[in-house]
Amino acid sequence: MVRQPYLKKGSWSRDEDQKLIAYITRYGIWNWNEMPRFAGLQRSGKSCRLRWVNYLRPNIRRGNFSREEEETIIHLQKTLGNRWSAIAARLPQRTDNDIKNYWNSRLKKRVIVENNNSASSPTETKSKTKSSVEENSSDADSSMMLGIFLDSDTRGMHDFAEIAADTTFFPSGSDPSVAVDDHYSMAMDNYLVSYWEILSFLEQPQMIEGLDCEAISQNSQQWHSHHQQYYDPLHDFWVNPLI
DNA sequence: AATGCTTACAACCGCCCCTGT
DNA sequence: GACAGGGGCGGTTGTAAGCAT
Repeated sequence: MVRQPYLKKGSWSRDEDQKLIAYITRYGIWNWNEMPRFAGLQRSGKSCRLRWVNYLRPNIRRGNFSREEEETIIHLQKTLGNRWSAIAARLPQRTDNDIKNYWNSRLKKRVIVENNNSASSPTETKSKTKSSVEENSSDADSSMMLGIFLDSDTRGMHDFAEIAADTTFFPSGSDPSVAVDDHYSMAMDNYLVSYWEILSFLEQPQMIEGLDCEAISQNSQQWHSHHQQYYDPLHDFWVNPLI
């Protein structure tokens, strides 16, 4: 096995996000450890998986935890403990990492304060923490950016492809104030990724010795047949030369 | 305005579990 | 049953942004 000469760490750039999205949108997820190479990313498989699962995948909600969600988290944490994935399973569109962070940064303190107050003065449960809904209004921007995901689970990859082409979807390392005028150039960036991806396709698994190319191909085809209805016609540009 | 402190959250690390051989 | 590899999970860290002094 050839060791990666260099694996990047730290924050993901918009370009990396686009590459990962473009790759997964096109080929699906078949092996996190191998994918980064084919996707043109100098990242570990784990890093890619984390980025995708916690941030890039469609239909995730971030920020703006509702009061109901807060109560659910508190209740589930009480009953299940720090089993964030189990808790996340009961909160649609929320990631375990997001819930964990929210718990550690806000809810844990709130619960402690509430417990203390209920032991002494039950009337001051709010303490210094503002209503979380009110407090979270500062997250409005990010929730607006991601709110496009909120409507339903059924929108799937079709919208996702559009969102992937929407520069406002890249809060990490991007400028939230990116002007609408920039969308054209950003869209062109996406085309560049597409072009790059086609080049990259030539390096796909069938070229690699020792990999089960047929299985990968089948996997990819299954994924495609499952998701095909979601593709934006825009991406017809990516016609798979193997099909 | 400069500095230090706090908060929020993205990302990494290490461990564990599951699956295939 | 033993082993290896991949993926998932929870704890922790790094750091940017916001706030207070």
